[in-house]
Amino acid sequence: MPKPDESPDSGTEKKGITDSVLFSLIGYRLKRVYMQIQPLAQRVLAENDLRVVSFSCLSIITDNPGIVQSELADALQMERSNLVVIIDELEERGLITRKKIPTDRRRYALTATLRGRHLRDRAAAKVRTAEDEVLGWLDEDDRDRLLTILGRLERRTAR
Amino acid sequence: MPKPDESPDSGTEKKGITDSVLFSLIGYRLKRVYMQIQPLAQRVLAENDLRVVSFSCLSIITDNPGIVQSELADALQMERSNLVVIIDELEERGLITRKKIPTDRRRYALTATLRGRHLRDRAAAKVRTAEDEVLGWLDEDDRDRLLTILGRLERRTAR
DNA sequence: CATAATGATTATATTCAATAACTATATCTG
DNA sequence: CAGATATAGTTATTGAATATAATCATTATG
Repeated sequence: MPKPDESPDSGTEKKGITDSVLFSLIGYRLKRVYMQIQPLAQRVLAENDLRVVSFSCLSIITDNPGIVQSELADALQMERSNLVVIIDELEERGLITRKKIPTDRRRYALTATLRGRHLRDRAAAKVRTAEDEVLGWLDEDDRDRLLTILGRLERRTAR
Repeated sequence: MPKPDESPDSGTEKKGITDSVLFSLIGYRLKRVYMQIQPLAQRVLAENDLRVVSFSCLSIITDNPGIVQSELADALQMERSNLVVIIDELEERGLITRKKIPTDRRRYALTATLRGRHLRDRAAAKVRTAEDEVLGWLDEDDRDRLLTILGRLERRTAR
């Protein structure tokens, strides 16, 4: 039989640490990969004074002109209340506009400005490039498969 | 041309909200799936008064008897300082032991007790079952593929 | 031996998401 | 139509998770 030092069995390489049980749990594995990618995105977005969440907002607003805050919160699966400051800032920076809807004055129509759309496009390109640092390990097939499988998982579940 | 209401294009279904740009970013997609699975694990672990992080610790200690705290912190990619309270609690609950290493009295050898190992096994089984609520959508092939691809991504990157 | 490095700890700060309460407007129901 | 109920946005507050910095004991190094 080989020494236990050989055949790391699973992840968490380094000094022969094994975690075969954790390694078989998808949640754990997803988190690990996510935690690798997230800081990369964070870093490049910071160059444009964006955080991941504000970039996500800007991006969805860009693609959905006239969206209102609660729809946005819903799309990003976050609390309406936590959106407010983010929207405030995007508006102050002239990246989006916030207009009262005449037919329902409780709601604000959010729309990205030209500047906002351009910034979104530039930032998205940067994030894509940054992600490639990690995704570079995958061939085209694997990349597609990953996105496809994630898509299948993404469909609902108990809230 | 069809109405923009048709062809949701990508995720974030609901009311015709599109996010084609975000949708193509792996970080975003990983996070969404992770955020679906994580609460499920959290819920079942809470039944045994475990949090995700303490379960992870217990699990790795179980698989690596004698591991020391800095190695554990390294394996879980967390700060040593944040481990302390978790280890304290696991020890107080009699799930692990913490023994000074005679050859290096700065370090503690962490080992799971019998109770700890059993709890780990039961908890892991529960988490696996809980994850199946989401993974049920995948056939066996997709599941394997997902784990394989995650494995390829997991290998290092700029810290 | 003096100094630096390491492991564990403590205290502190930052960040983020969740909750509750409030205002304004809109909708529903008798 | 009046009053109750629901919705959109906001504010303030909380708690959890994570990161940072300083400290102490022990070990390694020059």
